[in-house]
Amino acid sequence: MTSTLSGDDPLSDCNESTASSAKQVHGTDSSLQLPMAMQSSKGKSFEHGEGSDHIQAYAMLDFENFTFYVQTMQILLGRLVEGDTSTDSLDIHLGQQKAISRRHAKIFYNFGNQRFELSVVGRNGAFVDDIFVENGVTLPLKDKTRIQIGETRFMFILPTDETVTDSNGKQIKPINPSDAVSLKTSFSNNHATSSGSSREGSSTPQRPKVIDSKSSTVPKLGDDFVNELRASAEASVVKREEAAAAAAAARNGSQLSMVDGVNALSAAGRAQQSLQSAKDKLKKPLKTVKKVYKPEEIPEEYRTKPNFSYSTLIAECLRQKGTERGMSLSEIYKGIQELYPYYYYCPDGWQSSVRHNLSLNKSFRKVCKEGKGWLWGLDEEYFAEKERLKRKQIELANIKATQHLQTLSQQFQQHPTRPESQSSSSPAPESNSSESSNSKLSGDTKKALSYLQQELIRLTKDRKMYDKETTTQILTQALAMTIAQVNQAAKNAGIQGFPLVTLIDKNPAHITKILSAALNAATIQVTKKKGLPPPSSSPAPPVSKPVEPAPARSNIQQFARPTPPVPKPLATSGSIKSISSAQAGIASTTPSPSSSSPIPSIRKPQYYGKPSSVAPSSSRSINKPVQQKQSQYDNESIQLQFQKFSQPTPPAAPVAKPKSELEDLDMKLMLDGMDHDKDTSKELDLDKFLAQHSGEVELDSKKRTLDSLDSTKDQEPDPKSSKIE
DNA sequence: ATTGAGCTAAACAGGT
DNA sequence: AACCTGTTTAGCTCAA
Repeated sequence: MTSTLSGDDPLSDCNESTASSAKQVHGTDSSLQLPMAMQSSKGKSFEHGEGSDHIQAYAMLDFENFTFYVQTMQILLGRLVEGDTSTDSLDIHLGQQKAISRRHAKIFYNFGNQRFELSVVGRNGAFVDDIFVENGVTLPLKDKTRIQIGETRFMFILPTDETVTDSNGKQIKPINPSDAVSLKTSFSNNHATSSGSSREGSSTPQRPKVIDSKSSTVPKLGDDFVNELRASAEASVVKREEAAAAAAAARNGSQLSMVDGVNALSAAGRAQQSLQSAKDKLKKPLKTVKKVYKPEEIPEEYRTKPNFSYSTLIAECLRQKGTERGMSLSEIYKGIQELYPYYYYCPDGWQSSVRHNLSLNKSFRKVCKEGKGWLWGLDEEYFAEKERLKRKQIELANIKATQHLQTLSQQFQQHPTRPESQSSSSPAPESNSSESSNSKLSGDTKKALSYLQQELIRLTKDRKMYDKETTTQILTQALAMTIAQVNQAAKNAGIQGFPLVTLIDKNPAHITKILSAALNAATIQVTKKKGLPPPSSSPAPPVSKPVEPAPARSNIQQFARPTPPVPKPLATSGSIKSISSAQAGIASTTPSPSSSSPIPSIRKPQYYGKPSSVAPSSSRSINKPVQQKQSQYDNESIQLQFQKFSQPTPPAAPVAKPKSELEDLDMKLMLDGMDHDKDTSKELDLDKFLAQHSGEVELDSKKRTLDSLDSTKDQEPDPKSSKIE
């Protein structure tokens, strides 16, 4: 353990080894002398680039008489037994002592923990820093960890400097295992130089580090490879290593025979194949490889893709970060990442969309040329016009939805007791009795329903937008629930007539509360049913202040204005490293798919086009709200809802029936929804109100409605709120 | 079924 | 040569 990387060693000419083949290292054995093959093969396969004079290594094992450069993600240590093919894959032959198992220990890089680990598999265990470790134990390796297996002692060393000079004066390049891709690539790349892959070398492997997309540029092997590597580092790396080494071996032709015989790289055919495969891979264009974040590495609030179109993102960026002179493309990238940290953590690809958008969208104009690119600016007028049109479209859709709802409601009101067996799709049958009663009802009912619908639209206005179908469902259900609730309460109180009309007349504020609660419940129900993300933790605006923006909006706004972004994201290409280590882990295993999973997982951080990718493979429109086609909430079901909720209740129905006794799940849910709104549940004493029948109108609900409509009608002045699409 | 918007990916050219 | 930037095209999904 006396020799160090730069120490003098009489065997300096042959004191280098790599993971390419098993090396005998035991200092006390007669096998101490390193085989010629090893000397000859020294660095052959691992000097990258013609004329390169240094070796790349992740870490080093400092044996007493030589240094072993760890250049693969996994090395196997044990006792080499002649004729035992299971020991062929040994990287380091620790000696002939029987105390050493044929496969005794494994040193590997754990991508999950971002550290090297030692796994003891030998029966007799090992000593790590003089502490006995029994077999089956895996433990982390730190810099200068002392390991003893049998009589063989060595030290695990992590490189600390950009380059280390060994005893030969050779430069040894430390490599971060997270850059394994680059290393693997260089193995199989005839033309690759070490500079590309070791640019990141200043970080030690155990220091969690974010790979700067700029500085970590490496030749691309394809996402599948990256992911494979990260998903199962050991297995795949070993495989690739083999292929790469085989390629190198094949390349070296005559030198093949010089490779240590214990190495498993002998099959010429396999080597040829690997070479071909390596060559094939080289044909792919070079591409930046960015660190892949696992969901748990991403702050929760940045896991979901902001619900803005790219044009909105860019426009917002230009507004907030832009100057008179405009913004360069890279500044726009950076700005978006700062404003919407999701884009700091998500895989690359969005930049392409940004460029595409800048080019195509007429809202963005080139201000002036700078360097090789343009400075981009925002044509506010054009953009505002586009936004206005979009909003109009959405409003139109909502209006249509409510009109649809109105139609259904009217249908129901005309035929409230239609048997279930009758299909709603068929024309509404003529009512066979009490036509006068129906027509009498319809006047008041129409007004009541119309009022309810208006209120619903008002309450919905500030909420998260869903597609037309979902909105219709929510509104329908909320309406049904409201009617049911009022009817139920009225029945419980023994009130005759049409309580809805009475209530609206006497206390519209209460109606608003009920509607709001019902809207909460319905939203939860429908979104849950459809597998859509819930609007937010508290979907409804406070009923007492109906004009306030809905929480859903503030939820969205967190993306518009992270205050401040928790990790100061990407100030410069190099500043990524400023991310706390807790957040800057390296992606190793395949993150769980999240595109279809509920919030707060990453919605759809895609790995473009590669099915085996780390990220969920789901499709497109990731900037849109999650909207899915689900079962139709058709006329029939709507009418059934109305029927269900409006069925005359038995006269003897218990007054103030406890919620828990309610059998109707929907109603339960609605009441639960009410409970979500503490104000509502506290203040809502409908039964009492109806029983007293004399509640005074405290608030002019209609006036409030108008006020709120005025104040929310066109919120153009506030760019943030106008963003919600 | 059609259409348009938006997203994603890729090819390509030109510049640094 | 490698990378960045900008343009264009194509294919896809989704909603209207």
